[in-house]
Amino acid sequence: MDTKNVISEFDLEQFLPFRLNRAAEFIALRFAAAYKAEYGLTRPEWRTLAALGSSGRMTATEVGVHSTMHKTKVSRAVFALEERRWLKRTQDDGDRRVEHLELTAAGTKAYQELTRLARDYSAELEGLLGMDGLQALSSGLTAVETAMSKRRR
Amino acid sequence: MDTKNVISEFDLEQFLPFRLNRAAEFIALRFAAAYKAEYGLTRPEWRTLAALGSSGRMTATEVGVHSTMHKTKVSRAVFALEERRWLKRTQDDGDRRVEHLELTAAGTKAYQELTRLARDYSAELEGLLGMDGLQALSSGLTAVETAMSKRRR
DNA sequence: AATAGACAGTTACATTTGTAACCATACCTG
DNA sequence: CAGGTATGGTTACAAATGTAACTGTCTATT
Repeated sequence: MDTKNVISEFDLEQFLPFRLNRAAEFIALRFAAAYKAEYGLTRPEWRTLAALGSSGRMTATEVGVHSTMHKTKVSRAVFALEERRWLKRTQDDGDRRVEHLELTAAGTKAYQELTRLARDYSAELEGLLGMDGLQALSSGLTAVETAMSKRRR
Repeated sequence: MDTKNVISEFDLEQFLPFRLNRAAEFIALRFAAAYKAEYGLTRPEWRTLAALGSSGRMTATEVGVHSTMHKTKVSRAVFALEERRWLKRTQDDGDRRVEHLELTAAGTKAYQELTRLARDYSAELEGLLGMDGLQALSSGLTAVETAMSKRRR
């Protein structure tokens, strides 16, 4: 009997934060590889694009809230997308601190192609995890999301 | 009816990679805050400590496999832990490329305190997610892990 | 035993990220 | 309307990370 390790009975392999992290890396990385390779986008850029694509016109702060990114990340992503001409800013009339962000035609096109990729990947995931696994994961994540919205960071 | 956004029907909010990532960040960050604040550990360091603490003597490569970290991360973490005198290396007799890593008494002590924190946090998570949520999440993660072991990265 | 490849671990460099300080503007309160 | 404080967004700097090249050692093949 292994007396040495019996004492602590802790297994990283079963520790939820670790498992969650590892899974997220695996799942996200496979998708990231696609938009990185084909479009040279970073994750913050993709998220910003997705946020604007699905919700239309938003401010940088709103993008940050919607996609849970720090404002510096958003700021940098906006610059990058602007440089690509996928996004344009317009000043708010009332409040001159605020700028509204919107996808250009090119940006919208890219967004649509990328959402197609995203949907393909979702389908692939269903195959990979099985309907049950997917279902379980999704409701587990819902539980986390509920907890998150209570304990606001 | 909103004609503008009906076209694409994609919602970041429902996209699994996004949800997983966000959940992982939330869950992991809360724990990371503890070991970072109290011990000044980085995540690679904590993982290395955990790997060595639970499995005893290992090589750097083994630590990497066990905790899914790139060897450079492991290398740097090992340096940091060594500097703290929480870990010592010994050369392998047969193969001089290999070094065996082991926690010192101080390292073991730290490991035990940290696993106590980890267990506390696990308990807290159960409260936060509820038994059902935790169960669902865990089995969803198992599905991901199974998929990972098939599609080796 | 000589050469080529594989492997353990480190290092160097570029990129990404987090933190905090920073502008500019807006709001609120006396 | 003067002061302080909050807010939107950017920037500067430090720390963390990924990639690739590198060193040293081992193994296999000839």
